[in-house]
Amino acid sequence: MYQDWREEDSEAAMTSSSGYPRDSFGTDALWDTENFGMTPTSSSGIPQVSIPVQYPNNNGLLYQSQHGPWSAQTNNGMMDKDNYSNGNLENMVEKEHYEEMERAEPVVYANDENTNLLEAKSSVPAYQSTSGSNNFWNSNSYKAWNDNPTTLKSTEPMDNYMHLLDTPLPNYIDTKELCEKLTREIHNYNIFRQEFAKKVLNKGPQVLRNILKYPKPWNEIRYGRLNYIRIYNWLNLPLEKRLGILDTELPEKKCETSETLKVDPLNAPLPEYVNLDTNQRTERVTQELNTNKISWGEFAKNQQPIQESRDVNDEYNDQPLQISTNIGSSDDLDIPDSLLNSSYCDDYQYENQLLHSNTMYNQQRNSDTEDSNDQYSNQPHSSNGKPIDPYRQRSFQNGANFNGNSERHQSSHSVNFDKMARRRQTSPGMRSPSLDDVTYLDESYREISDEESSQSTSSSSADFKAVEYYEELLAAPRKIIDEAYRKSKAFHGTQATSPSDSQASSSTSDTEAFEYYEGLLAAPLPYDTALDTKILGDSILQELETKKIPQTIFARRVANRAQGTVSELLRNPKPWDCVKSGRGVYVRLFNWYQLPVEQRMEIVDKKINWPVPEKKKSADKRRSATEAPAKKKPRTEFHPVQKTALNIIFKENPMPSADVMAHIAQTLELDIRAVANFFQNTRKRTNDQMKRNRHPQNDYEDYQKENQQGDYY
DNA sequence: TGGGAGTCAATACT
DNA sequence: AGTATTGACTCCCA
Repeated sequence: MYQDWREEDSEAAMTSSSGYPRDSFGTDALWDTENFGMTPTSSSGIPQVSIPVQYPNNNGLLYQSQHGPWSAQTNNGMMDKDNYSNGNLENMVEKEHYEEMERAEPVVYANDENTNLLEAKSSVPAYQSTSGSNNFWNSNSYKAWNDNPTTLKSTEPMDNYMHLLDTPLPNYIDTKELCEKLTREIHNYNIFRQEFAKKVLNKGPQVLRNILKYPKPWNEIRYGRLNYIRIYNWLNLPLEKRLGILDTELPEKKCETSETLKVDPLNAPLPEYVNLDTNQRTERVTQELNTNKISWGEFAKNQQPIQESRDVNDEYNDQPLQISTNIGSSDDLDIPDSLLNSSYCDDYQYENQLLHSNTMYNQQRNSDTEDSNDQYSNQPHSSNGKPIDPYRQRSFQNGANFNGNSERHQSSHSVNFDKMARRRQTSPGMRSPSLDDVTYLDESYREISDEESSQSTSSSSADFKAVEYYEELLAAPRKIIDEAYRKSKAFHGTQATSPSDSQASSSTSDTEAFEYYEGLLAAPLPYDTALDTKILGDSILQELETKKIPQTIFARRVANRAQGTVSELLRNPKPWDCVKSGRGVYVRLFNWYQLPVEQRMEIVDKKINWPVPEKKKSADKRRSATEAPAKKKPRTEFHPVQKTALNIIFKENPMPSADVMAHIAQTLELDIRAVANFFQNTRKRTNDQMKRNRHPQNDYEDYQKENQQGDYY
């Protein structure tokens, strides 16, 4: 039965037999072509589907905003608006699309001659997928597709820049700027706010939310500056430190009660990661207070951690004497540019982007289901204390073929599989431990470590060290950060060796090799890099097919996802910029794909029994070990009649109220949960489909399909 | 508290 | 036996 329930898309919609628009443009034929080559043939005049170009460094896949494909585009004159709108694609969709793009703010293109970010206005759609063979590489798709692209800007180069400065904490912080920047970072890196609030501010999520939403003018803050200082310090840390902080796993509490523990503010426990037992810390605090002219009283108040709680009152605890700024009125204030204004280092920033910027984005740190393996490495540092480009740090141990003409420096060791501190699901009702808890924490942490396992390279004390160290960074005034940073080299230096550093993968034990590969797969992407998920998916699909790699194995080992998930992911990838916390999988896929074949194959070798990558779930499972496992409702099988009815209803009203759903359920004799699930799933899948369809690439596919079916195969 | 995002995983399909 | 589909779930955020 065919139910065309989505007229909007129907001009090209092809609904599957089940009535769902699996692929509205029916592009599979095109994309799955066998000749959907691995080799870029750019010279032929025939428009063709581009294939990842085999660049020396990465197997040709998908690093945008650097060099390459875009230049071809630009040089060929294919990137300008006229060509775009008057060229091959002249249908309304395109135009509409283009206009959309135009409305969008600056898009940064890889080889835009214009080195000024701000001026790099969109003169082309983000996905240059119209014609020519080397297209499909995204420029900065993220920016282009984001609703508010202007706000998205690389900040890491600046951070490094800042880091090089021996700048004391300014006497003034433009809190608004600061918060805007943080908001961007949170967005860019998919940072889980609650985690940030907890680990950086040691506050609840509402506090952070309020700070970000209603930043108080610095001069009007009497109590609560510390929050801003911590944010400031965090933002100015080198990226790996920033991520390290967020990645640091706070000891799991034993008290699991969901009821919030009331903590006497006067006896507020310290954050887990604070160890006041060090003189050092006291010194730093003193320095900080002096530097910032913060009285001990103020400091003391602000140092009182707020218990984890969603209680909105938190913010008031936090800043008891806030001067009544009208909420949101900070706009009116004449706030001078602060040091944090990123514009002052645009050049530097841009340059760095071109050089493969230093930053990596934060992939998938939130989705708790899976990615305990998507780790961030603690990058070793060069001897001058300057952070080494994490990207450059990525090693391709066996990838001799990558080293030869690589522009990147590739260190002999690289991804440091820092087993430390994998974030665990924090439990509700968490509280901060007091000093008295230290022992207990230590124990519980050890427990965790043990369970966590086998290859753990760090001891609990190392974790505490890290935690303490990070705390110092966060609470420290700028001018001592460098010192701490330098000091940290020792700390991280000791952990910076990867198991298979010296030898290639094969001679190590399986576990070591596994860790090694896991590190490679989980390695983050350089900052500001967008993946063309469609190409990636197609390339991998083809790879699996030609190499006869079962999807199931691939899914488990490479993607660390279930087979069905990966199938869907590969077959119907979401445009990179539409992916929220799910980028990690794509990055894993990409990381795998760019490995040398031998390594690629080894990872999916059926004969090798790799340990199954750890699942974050374990934390949950452990926690709820005693509780009865929630049983899953058995799949409902909708009768075709029910399904049709639901689809029709959905078309009319995709978001029925609970009442309506109840009515529907009753009428169709379905479980209300099933009805709710249906709407939820259908909404989601419809939206996903629309996102994919919005992808200019699809327009191109469409175009190709219409105009030259099979011509170029 | 409801909705979106990301998944799992049962099971339909090839 | 491997892959695609899709109902159910979990986690987050607003």
